[in-house]
Amino acid sequence: MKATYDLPCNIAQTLNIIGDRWTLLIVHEILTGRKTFSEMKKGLNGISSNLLSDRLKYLESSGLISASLYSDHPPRYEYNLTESGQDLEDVFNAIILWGRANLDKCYKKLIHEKCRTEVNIAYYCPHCDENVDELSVVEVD
Amino acid sequence: MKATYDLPCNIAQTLNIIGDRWTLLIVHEILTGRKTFSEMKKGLNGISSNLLSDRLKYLESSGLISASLYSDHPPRYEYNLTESGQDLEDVFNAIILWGRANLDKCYKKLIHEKCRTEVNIAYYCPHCDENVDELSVVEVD
DNA sequence: TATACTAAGTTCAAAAAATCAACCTTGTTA
DNA sequence: TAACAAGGTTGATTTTTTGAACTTAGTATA
Repeated sequence: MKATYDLPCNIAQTLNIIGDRWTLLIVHEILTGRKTFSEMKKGLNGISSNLLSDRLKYLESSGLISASLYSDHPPRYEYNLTESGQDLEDVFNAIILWGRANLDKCYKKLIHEKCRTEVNIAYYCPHCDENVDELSVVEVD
Repeated sequence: MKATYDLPCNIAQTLNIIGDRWTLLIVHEILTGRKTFSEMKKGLNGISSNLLSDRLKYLESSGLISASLYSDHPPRYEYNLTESGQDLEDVFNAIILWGRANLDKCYKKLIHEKCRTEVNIAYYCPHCDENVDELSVVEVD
């Protein structure tokens, strides 16, 4: 049986879905447009076929990606993100920004397309209609 | 030797530091104030002592946490986040928000302290002095 | 004084997960 | 007809993680 975290915490529960080795990188491949098995295998230097195959099945069963047949015979699938898969984009961006500030060797940065300036993460409060700083993590319900 | 991702990508390189099982949750424990070995062991239901011990050493060697002796005899350490450890807060918040929107069982939400409203992640462009939507991830240098 | 208990680990065997290499099936191209 | 590619599967090996017992140093309790 798959080892999962048994903790009442969003982070632990989320990592139960995307925390296994390679999983987040696979989602990221799809996000960046590499959607077939062999494109992903090429993009993810070092992953083995069986693991990629297992992870794709698990991600599909978890509802983060969907597989659609683009050729019947032989069967060929294209993998796409569902809405919850796409929602991971903020997580990816947060990691890219962390890497930009903290990695020795940094490869990517996140810019505003129009003016080419690097952006920061902010927290927008819809009620106050502004970015805010004083945040709390609180229990839901 | 520790298995690492060999990919020219911030996300892969960041996961080489925080992507191992339990690692991110350990950092999160410290962020939420559980700073000693036994507090963390209690907070992280199911972790074994040796793994917690290994991970703390690795996080210290990676510069995300620092250990300070708060009792000489017997030696007792308190673990604290360094600046790069604290920088992970945006990653945690992004995951908490993803969980809020996508987990079946969600435990936590992120609110603006003053008005108690849930916040969203935004991207602030310092040049344009506003939140922006059209973002690109581009190579650095 | 002996006994139990806590913090903060270490050690080692067993179980689980990931890697590696080979193989398979269906179809296409030279 | 032979070679090649996509998209996997199978099984052995290696690496990681778990689990349980043990250690060391000090505190509190009877």
